[in-house]
Amino acid sequence: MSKEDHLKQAGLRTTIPRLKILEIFSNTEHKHLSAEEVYRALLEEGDDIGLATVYRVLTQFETAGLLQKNMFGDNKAVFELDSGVHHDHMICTECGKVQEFHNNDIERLQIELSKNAGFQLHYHEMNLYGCCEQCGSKKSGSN
Amino acid sequence: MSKEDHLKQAGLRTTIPRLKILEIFSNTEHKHLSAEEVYRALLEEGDDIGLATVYRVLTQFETAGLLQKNMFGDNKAVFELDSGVHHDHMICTECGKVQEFHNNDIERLQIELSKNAGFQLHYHEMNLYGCCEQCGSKKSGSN
DNA sequence: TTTATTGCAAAACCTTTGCATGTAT
DNA sequence: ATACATGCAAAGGTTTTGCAATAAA
Repeated sequence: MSKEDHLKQAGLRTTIPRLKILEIFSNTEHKHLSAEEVYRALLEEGDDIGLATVYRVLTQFETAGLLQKNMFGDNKAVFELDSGVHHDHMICTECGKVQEFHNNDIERLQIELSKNAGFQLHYHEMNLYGCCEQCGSKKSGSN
Repeated sequence: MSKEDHLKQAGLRTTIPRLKILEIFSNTEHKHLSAEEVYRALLEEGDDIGLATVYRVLTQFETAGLLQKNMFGDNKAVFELDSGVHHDHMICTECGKVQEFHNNDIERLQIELSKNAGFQLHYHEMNLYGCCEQCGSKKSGSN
């Protein structure tokens, strides 16, 4: 589906800011971007789009299911393209890198635990914080 | 250990605000409190303690290991007494109730997955969002 | 032409900080 | 007496909102 179709389907008009923002998420090597980062990426491309618009578009995209919002404890939201496939995150506290992972056994246990607690599970977030492979080897190398 | 001893051990002087805040966490039925909620609880008891002090004390207590800080996606931190025993949370998105849980199989899988990814796991947060037993039965009852 | 979208500035919200005053040791 | 804590008000960072101007349908 084209970016335009994505927007139409979400009931959103095709506008420059929306197309550009969608493009940024499609092209960036960092899949997880904060509003500020999206804003700066737009500026770097010479696009004159207000920060308020970025926030509005990100929220609309999240509502439309185009983006997924995550809080990684740094008090600011980061967004990523919503692939439709659920996954969780490993966040490197040294370099900020985010890796995705998925594990069926954990998911199954979460459902089971919820059921046992009389809890209707709608969704979850699981964030593992630590040191990624690159940062880990850097540190042990320098010791 | 007495509350005073807790403070002394943390290198913190024994002051009214600190004792009162510790007391609130010990006595409340809601274990998970935001700064604002602590502040209001103090006001209700007639204690005239500034919000800035509440924030400072909460941060100091967290650093000292007396309190544990959690972000439940609502963009504001909630604190609970740090029992020293790790647990995760189920959060009711209807009434806000927070239940704690712990599962060794999940913890083990998290460690295993991290190892396989070359990731040095330091800590994690796992939050299950949904509908607690009470709210769930209320809803099905009214349909 | 009608309705949605944008930009800007202002405000909202949670949290932190500077500084003078007050308090524990 | 000294070093630490507090209160207040101001400022910080992220996010939202009011409103007039603009652009998509």
